[in-house]
Amino acid sequence: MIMEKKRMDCPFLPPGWKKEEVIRKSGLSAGKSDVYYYSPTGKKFRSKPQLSRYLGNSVDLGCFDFRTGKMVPSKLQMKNKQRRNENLSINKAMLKGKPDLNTALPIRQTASIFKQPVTKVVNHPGNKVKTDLQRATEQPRQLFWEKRLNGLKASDITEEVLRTMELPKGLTSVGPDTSDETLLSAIASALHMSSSPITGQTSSAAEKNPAIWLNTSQPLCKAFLVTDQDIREQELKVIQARRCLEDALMADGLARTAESRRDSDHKAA
DNA sequence: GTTCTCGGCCG
DNA sequence: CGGCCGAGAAC
Repeated sequence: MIMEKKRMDCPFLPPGWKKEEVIRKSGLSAGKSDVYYYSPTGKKFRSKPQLSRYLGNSVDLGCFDFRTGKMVPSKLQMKNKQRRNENLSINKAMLKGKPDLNTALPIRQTASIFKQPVTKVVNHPGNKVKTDLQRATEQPRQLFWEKRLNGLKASDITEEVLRTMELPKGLTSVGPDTSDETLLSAIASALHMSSSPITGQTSSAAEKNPAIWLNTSQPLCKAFLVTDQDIREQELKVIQARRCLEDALMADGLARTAESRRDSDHKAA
């Protein structure tokens, strides 16, 4: 009964975080309760904004309910999700209550509010993700499995869909689904999962009857040529992206130091 | 000084 | 209403 006053582990938070609910005992607001969180270091948090400030911009607390400590997809966000996922095989699986186990891509499956960036580490000793041929090539896969990727999009922490990438001219898909979107997903996932070069379907027979002649270790894409020009353009894109990231990190760092200075001033006063 | 607790503002 | 935070009370 008096459990409420105890610091509880919170399943939706990283290990070490505690949640506490304190019932007000007296006054006009008697019976009302206040919720606090404690970081692993013991710092107390008494509101969502405070928590958000501490955790930084990398964390989306948008759908986190501070009072209950649970993830509550708000109705607005539900609508966006629903709309975006219309007609998706992934959705059918979700309706049956089964998780989508059909992709081995680095897609976060957990529902923690403390989402961390998904970083796939492949160069540690004993790594099997990229080097294990059993997994990389011999594992049976459904023909045209790439169509399952349809509709998957990169989104930022507010669930806004990021600008989709554009495919270079000269890339053409092979198989039943000829949309650029699926082609992009197929190539991206091939680059992620295969340790061998991605050439596309080199056999012209595959174009005529992919169901029979498809090279399953290659994406559903016609053979293509990568020119020096393509490579230079890509290098430029990478450099620009890195500059953007550098600027963003710098700005974030400055904002944080300013923030913490303001905090300590506040305390000192 | 720090921590606890309730009031009260504001959306 | 309820989240959030100020500020007095308590330690």
